[in-house]
Amino acid sequence: MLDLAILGILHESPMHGYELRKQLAVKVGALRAAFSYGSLYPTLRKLQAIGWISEGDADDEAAAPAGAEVPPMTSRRGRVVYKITAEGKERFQELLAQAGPETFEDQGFGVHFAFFARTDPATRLRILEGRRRKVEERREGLRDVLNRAAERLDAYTLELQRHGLDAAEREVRWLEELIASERSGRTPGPAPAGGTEGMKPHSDTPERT
Amino acid sequence: MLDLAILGILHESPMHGYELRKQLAVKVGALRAAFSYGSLYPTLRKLQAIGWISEGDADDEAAAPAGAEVPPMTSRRGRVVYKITAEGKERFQELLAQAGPETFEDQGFGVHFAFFARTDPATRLRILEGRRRKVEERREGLRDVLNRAAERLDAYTLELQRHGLDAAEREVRWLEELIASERSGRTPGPAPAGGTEGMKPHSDTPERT
DNA sequence: GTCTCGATGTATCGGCCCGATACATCGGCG
DNA sequence: CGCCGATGTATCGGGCCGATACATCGAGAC
Repeated sequence: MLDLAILGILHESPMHGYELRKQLAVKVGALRAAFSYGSLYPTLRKLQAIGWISEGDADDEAAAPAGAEVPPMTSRRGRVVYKITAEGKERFQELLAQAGPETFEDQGFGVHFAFFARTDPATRLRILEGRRRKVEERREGLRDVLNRAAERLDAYTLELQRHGLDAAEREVRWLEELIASERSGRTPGPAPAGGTEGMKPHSDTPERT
Repeated sequence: MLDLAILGILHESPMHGYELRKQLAVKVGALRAAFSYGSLYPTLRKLQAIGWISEGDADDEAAAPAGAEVPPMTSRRGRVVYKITAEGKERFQELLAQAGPETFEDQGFGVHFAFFARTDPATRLRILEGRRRKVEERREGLRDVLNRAAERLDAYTLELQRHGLDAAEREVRWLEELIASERSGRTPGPAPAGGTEGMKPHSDTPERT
């Protein structure tokens, strides 16, 4: 999962770890907590080892004229800038397209959804429907508890079930809207107030070199 | 976290692992997925090793007259029934009362809340307010992104932020209601339709031996 | 009668990810 | 000039998950 997220962020522009984590936080922060450094740095090494990302050659390095580098200080451990490789871009597309069971879990869904702008429409639909199924099952489970075992639970536990059920119902409705949107070829968003132009989605940004 | 959950479930009645997991699923299943066996069994061993729970002496064992045991079969690995010890009960109360930072995280909050019926009112209030603070911070973060960086995000990411923001706002409102309930000494539940009597919470069930 | 199948039941292993911690640099402010 | 908070890289222990293996049991198929 973190692999996918890192590739997705680096796909937009090269970056060092610290900045990467901040971008990650705004990208996927809505559905899961930001990944910690304890996962981030090891994963960066792993991705580098298998050649999906590479070190250096960021544009601020390139901008500096040779010979006039920043002062090395005493054993400077300098920022390490990572960029995605050509192979990394291929793998990213593959990972985006394949939707395993973990894709429908909270975490996995959040990450996949965050990169929907780069996902092909058929896959988007598959993921949304898989997620919906998952949440529906959860919802049914909660309904069963509330209907069949309510008398054996204390008031606080019941209240928790109710809140969970409400959240599940809302998410299903949200997913329904998104699915309807997808099917009609629209871009998601609030119903356009007056204009009919479909809020340009950052124009996809395929390359920015 | 799992320690607390196990102690809480076993506090109600002795049980073997399989049943324990199912109870766990209905108790805390509203806010987090059920704990897997990969965590459950090692944790049961750990708790047994430190003496907070013990093996055997379930009531169905006690009910069988000596000498007439169930046929041992070929090397039967039989169900192992766990029960909470006196020390375990003490530790359970301690764990319930102390509210560290992880208590306000999704997982921790869910587990603590599930046992609110056994938690003293002051602690309940502390936990609810801590959780509210946490969710408020999350909500503010999402609002900032939507206000300040919206133009740099694609439509799908924006939609994700909106959904997350909505969920956060709802949870804060939910918590507000619970806090108000606590302060007025009421038990949680839906606003009483016509009557004012406050839906008895299963009468607290302090002991059931 | 027996055979298969799904539910019950216990258990481990590899791996992902988190929280805490350590350490170093940098800019600004008193 | 010194302190402090933000930036920045990195590791370590531990919690939890998903997959897997294995064994028993009741019930329905044939």
